[in-house]
Amino acid sequence: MMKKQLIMEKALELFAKQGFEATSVQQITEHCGISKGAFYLSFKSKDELILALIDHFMIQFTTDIDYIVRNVSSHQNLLYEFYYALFSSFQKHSDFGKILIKEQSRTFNEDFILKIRYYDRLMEKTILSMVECLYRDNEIKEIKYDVVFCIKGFISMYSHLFLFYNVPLDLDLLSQSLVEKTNLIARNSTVPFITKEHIQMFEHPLDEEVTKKQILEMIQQDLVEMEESIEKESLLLLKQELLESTLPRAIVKGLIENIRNHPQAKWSSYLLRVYYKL
Amino acid sequence: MMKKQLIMEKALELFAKQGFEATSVQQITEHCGISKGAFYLSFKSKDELILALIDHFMIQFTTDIDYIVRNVSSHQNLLYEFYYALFSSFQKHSDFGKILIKEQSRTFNEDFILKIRYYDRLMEKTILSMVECLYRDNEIKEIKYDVVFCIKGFISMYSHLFLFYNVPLDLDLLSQSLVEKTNLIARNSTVPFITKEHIQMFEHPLDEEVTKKQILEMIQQDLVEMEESIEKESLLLLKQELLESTLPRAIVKGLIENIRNHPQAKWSSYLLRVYYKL
DNA sequence: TATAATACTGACTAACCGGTCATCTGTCAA
DNA sequence: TTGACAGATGACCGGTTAGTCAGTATTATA
Repeated sequence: MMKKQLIMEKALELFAKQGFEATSVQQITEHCGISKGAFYLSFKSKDELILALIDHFMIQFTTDIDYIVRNVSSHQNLLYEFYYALFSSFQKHSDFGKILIKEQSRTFNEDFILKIRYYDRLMEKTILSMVECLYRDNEIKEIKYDVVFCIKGFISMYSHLFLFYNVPLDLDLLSQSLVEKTNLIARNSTVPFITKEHIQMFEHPLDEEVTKKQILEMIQQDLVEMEESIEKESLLLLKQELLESTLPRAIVKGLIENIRNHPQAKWSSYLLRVYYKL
Repeated sequence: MMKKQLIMEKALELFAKQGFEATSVQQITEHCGISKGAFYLSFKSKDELILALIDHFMIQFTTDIDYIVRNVSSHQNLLYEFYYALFSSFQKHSDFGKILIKEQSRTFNEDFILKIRYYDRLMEKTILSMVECLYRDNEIKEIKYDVVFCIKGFISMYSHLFLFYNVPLDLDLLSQSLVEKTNLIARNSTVPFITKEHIQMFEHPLDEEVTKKQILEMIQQDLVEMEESIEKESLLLLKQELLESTLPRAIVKGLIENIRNHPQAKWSSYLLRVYYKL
């Protein structure tokens, strides 16, 4: 069992330096001073190793931050402690942080990307609940999702800074600075961009097959709410097209384009575009 | 020459879908309907292809945004137009955007990471000059670098959003929303974090000055590839001007303007504008 | 039409990959 | 001293990779 830990530590160093794919099992075992066979006594495959690494560190991150958010002494300090804890964690496990940023969005390994998405969503939820607890309901209602996004943007930008340039950073000042920025945006923004609709879209896994039935239901729902208009007519035609395919692709594309920005039909438009792969 | 473009287009699609390393030359050539040998007639190696892709698109990005910032009608609209142009560009070249985010920070290929850093710095400079032009000196002096970082954070976060979820986005609203957020931070922040010293640290490894020699080389290269046209004539005159300065500034500016949107000469145009500080 | 130049092909090479497995080694209890 | 056995080894396997090159097809030139 000691071996397992040794391998994880050494592999982490190499992955942070070279990336996951670019690091071979051979390299890892050499770096550990063990044989190739010994590696496969601890892990069934290379993929299992990376998944174990993600779990090990992300559980640490997520639970640490979640604990801070839930058990903070006063709302006064909550935001500050959140930023401070997060960046401390990043600094402590900077190798893992690097991997996380580097391999953010590999598409070819399903389990891998799913796991990262899963933890990302967890973190988003934690941030959201923090935001909801920090600000008064009526002042934050419309823009809370934007605030969450901005917080994530700050984190990503400033993490980059000390993950990739080995500069000594004053975490206290950094956290203070970000607390001020976050408060400014949360308390004074009036133009929301990210809506609940958007969030719903992200939560529907991207690769999940969109079925014809789902779309038809959604369209039916929209049609009821819509007033007579070009958009409604377009949507009706698209419904027809779903039931019995007759129109050329160009026309389908045009019809979808017609309803692209219609408030009610936005989601239908999105589903249709995924369905027709346009 | 046509082959080169075909390969670049098709490779871009595959890279965006699977990532750079996960895409083999074989796959690219099959996707193009050409043989493997033909690939190596256009590019010396797979690495050369990816470097060419980066140059091609980053030049487009950088010059487009730089033009907006320099030639906007009023300060009132500058920030809005900046965001709008940037996201439009991202949307138009979403495949390339995906690659850029995915392979952000591969460390094992030196040239690759250097190139991306170089363009990143260029963009940072453009943003900085925009920030300096937007806000009054005394109100922005201390926190301008933080503002630049926040702008970059916003861009990275919200780009992510529409690069990886095929959601219909209202770029107008998005830009408005980000303009407000940027203004809030720029006008009200009091706790700076990033100092000039930080920036110097990051800049250290990069060579800054655009030398006359560099530009001449670039122009020479462009001239070979260009067909007889007003643009080529303009470029020839500009080359002459570089060797022995005789023309008035107004004419130089006009000549540069002539080649601003020429596909081959775009980069030369940009370098010349920096060189002549126009 | 004949010849030269150029564009293109795809079988081939050498290297490397993740993963396997017959073999070996060191440490026990008997 | 023996034998059993978990732990470790590294040569080896099938597969894939980037890159090459001898030879073929196409085009331009005379």
